[in-house]
Amino acid sequence: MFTGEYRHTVDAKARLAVPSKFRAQLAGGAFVSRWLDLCLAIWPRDGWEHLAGRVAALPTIENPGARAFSRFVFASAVEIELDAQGRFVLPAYLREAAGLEGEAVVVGSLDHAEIWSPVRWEDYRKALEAPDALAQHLAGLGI
Amino acid sequence: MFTGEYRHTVDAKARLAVPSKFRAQLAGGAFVSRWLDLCLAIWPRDGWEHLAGRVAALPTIENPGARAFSRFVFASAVEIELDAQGRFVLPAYLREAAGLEGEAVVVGSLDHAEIWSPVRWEDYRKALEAPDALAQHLAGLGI
DNA sequence: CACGAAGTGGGGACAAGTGGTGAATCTCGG
DNA sequence: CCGAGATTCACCACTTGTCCCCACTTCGTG
Repeated sequence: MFTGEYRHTVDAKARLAVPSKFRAQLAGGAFVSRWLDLCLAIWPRDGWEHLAGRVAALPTIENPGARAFSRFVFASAVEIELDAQGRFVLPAYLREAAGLEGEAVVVGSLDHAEIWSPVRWEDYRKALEAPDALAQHLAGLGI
Repeated sequence: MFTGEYRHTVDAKARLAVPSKFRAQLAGGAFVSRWLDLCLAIWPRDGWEHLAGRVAALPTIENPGARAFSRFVFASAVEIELDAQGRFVLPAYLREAAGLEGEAVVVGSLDHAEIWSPVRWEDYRKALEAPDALAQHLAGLGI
């Protein structure tokens, strides 16, 4: 399970350290892709394959939205390998997609981790803290 | 069952002592996350897994609100381990989220415990003590 | 009054995170 | 086809923060 929030640096070589608490779960191979709301996602191998299966089942021929989502995720994805210090290299186009520069926030989200630019994460979080925003999101979710 | 109200210090190393009456219930592992109304929640393992299961079932890809709630919960959550003195470390982002500094109020809330900043707890309590506030909240709950 | 438990404070060992250097590989020009 | 440059990768070194343990004070209890 991926949980928690970590602030790490993206160094001059575009390397990003994976939080140590996530490393064991990514030992069997990991994938990084663009993800919803202008962030990046890190998937362990099994979670990635599960996602791929779900997307494969979409009606990509009939449905433009399904086609777009499939391209959005898979055209950007890379398999990553961690170095001895637990870091990996972020390709330039992924850095650009997420607006990463100098620093990044890595957050857990149950079955995957996400990489956010600090300012975007801050904005997203603040929007949630508006008094009723969360309650409104909850309405109808059955929680 | 978690009940009672306790006032503990958050020391210079950001450690907070769990009230001794709660420790037995958290012995099998515990999780802390942000929670509604700008406080933090402490969950025993089974309660946390129940919550996580319900959130995991949400349609996070299709529904932005579900995504937001999932991030709200999981991005903030940490599994904690108590030291020999019954304390755990509060990550900086959780302290900030709940406005904790120096002191904290730990209150029981049936299936979980909550951590409040003293001033926020005081305000919240006072608001409830206003003559009709509680009655209004109760209306429609079927109690 | 004595004892024990709960809460608080501090110090030392270790790992996580970060920056940097050197070797290997690839690319491009001669 | 060969060599020089650039780029990438693997390894090494340092700093900082975290974890674990020990000691003290206070409060409740026998």
